[in-house]
Amino acid sequence: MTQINAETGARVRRVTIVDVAQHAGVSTASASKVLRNAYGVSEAMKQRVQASMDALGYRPHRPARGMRGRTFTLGLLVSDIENPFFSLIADGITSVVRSQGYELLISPGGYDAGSQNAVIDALIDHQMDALVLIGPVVTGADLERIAGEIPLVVVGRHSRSAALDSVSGDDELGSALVVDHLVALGHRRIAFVANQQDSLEPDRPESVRLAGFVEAMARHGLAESAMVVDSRWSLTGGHEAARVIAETAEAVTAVFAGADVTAFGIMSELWERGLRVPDAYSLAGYDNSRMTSIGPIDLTTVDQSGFEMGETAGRLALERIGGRTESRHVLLRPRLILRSTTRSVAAGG
Amino acid sequence: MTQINAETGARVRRVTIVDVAQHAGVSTASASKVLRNAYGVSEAMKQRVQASMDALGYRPHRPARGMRGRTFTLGLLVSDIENPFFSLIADGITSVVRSQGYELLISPGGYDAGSQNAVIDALIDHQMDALVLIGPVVTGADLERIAGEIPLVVVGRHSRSAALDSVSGDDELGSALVVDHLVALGHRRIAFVANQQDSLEPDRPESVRLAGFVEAMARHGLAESAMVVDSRWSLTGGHEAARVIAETAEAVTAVFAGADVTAFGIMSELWERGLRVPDAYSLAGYDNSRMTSIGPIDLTTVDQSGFEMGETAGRLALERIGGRTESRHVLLRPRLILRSTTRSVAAGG
DNA sequence: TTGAAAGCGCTAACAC
DNA sequence: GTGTTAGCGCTTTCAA
Repeated sequence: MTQINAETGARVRRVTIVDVAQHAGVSTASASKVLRNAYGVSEAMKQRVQASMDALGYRPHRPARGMRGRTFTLGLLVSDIENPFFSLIADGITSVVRSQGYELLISPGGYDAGSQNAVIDALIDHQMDALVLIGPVVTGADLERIAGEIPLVVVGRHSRSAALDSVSGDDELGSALVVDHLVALGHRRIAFVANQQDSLEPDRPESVRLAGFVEAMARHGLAESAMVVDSRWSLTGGHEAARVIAETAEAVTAVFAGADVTAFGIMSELWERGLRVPDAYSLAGYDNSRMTSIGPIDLTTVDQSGFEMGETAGRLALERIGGRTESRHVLLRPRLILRSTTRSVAAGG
Repeated sequence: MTQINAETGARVRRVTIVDVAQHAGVSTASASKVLRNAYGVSEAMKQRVQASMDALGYRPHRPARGMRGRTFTLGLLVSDIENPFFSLIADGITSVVRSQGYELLISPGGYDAGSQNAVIDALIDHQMDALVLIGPVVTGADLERIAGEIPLVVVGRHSRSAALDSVSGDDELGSALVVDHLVALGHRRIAFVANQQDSLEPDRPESVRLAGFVEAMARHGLAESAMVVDSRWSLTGGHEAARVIAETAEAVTAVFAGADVTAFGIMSELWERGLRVPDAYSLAGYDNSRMTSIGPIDLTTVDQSGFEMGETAGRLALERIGGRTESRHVLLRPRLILRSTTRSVAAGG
């Protein structure tokens, strides 16, 4: 693509490192060393080259850098860019890597393993220096393969792989916080809305939250009155779950939705039936996404501190790029956010 | 970065076009022609090379392609990845460009011109084949400069520049749809929540929606009873606007929030004051974002068909890459979505 | 400490 | 129709 200047009709040629070197009267090798802050350049040389770079408005060409060294770019896989939680993570990553000259490029990979794998490959083909994957649905074997090709940090999977790093919330604890809260309010018959998966990777948050729910209920001696509704963590999944729950013979008094978006679907379905939360039953979500706090919603939920997760993921990625090969697996502590959708069973919900 | 295979300890070397050529027993030039689907290759050659590519699992190295030709990658600037409207646009773009072998990389540029310009430069440095900018806040002069460096499509600014393409909703019409609807319901004193900007670029949707509101009110002979509240299009901006409106001597009966997120903030502020929509006043948003449809919200709003905008933007970008130099400026028709937050003034809201 | 030169993976002239 | 080769902008040995 040779771009033409709209006004003058002249071609706009990029300023290259050769231009900088000529302007400064040094070799390109020296200019490169200054650019990379490499070892073995005199202070005087550094000053001169830096001055030329500024004067010419030099900006290194990333693909060219990537052909030999680094692109100074991290790739981020998300399923869908509209998830506010992902946005927090992205901001967290950016906040720690930007100061090191790194930037972040994001690619939406959809919700199935096939398309996610394709997008991951594309990110690798772009010569990213490292990859951060948020809640990937690909298999553990896929992750191992990817980690063999590029430094890899996975967010939201409770991995124990030796080949990659992971950072996630303690979803088991998160579920326990919700159950403990509901039980303290007097609830006994509690439903959990599970996210049905095609491939059941045990380290996915869906699996861990479900396990945490089951275990917490058992701990309270409530294994018998625990109900698991298989659905999807989506708006429509929430609607469906609410319909299933409505048809249950023994009515539950509280529902733990597993994810905020599912809770929104449930609220919406109840609303259409003329029912209200927490009058119909108490309701809790998971994620503390932005809309949970607005008045008409005001949903009890679990906060995962996405920004901090992002910071951690960014730091881990930089360490990997820097040469670390032993794996790190970080678990962050979730917090229960109490709002008005959960209340004492005595109050009738 | 030389990656080490975790299991074997062997280096994983990429399959290059040289490997493909050797495997197929042809020159790299021929392999390249097959890859690019270029003119002047026999069917037999094509078959052989393609077979070798499949056999070796060849994936072209994008930076290397970009050094001579195209990277087959589009860059997308968004302010923040969590806006569901942006997600729709991204999906629309992807749907039209993927079939041409293109993919999309997204970068969040924040809300001020400085950081957006920096991110745009970074995207250019990555040798993207074209750029799509969603609602950029940079100046018109900046856009001209960028268009001189790379094929450019701007979404959401009513540009008339000869150097770039644009696609946006007809925001003037959108505002008119809302005002007509409210007036038909009997409302006279109507407030518009404006998004205060640092730099007042007249082609920004904020400006056009405001102008559309003012004009539509005048058309109905209601210039005197139109109220404009200066705030921000954000959750907190909505809260502030609601407080300002509450303190107004002559009470309005309807509020047009300018953006859904602002309407959410208003609903939330009212909720905290024990007031409900549309009892306090009728309320309309703009964007038809996902949460508008859920029961407890059910907000009257304006749909901008983001997916179609994305498709259009993708098509325009591909045409630019293909060589078109005359500019195209596309305006899409918005639709009013009637829900329960607006009702007849006679009904008391 | 500095510079010359090779080469990363690919494309595009140009020759055959 | 096919192959040879120079070169994109940068980094990295290796000499000087």
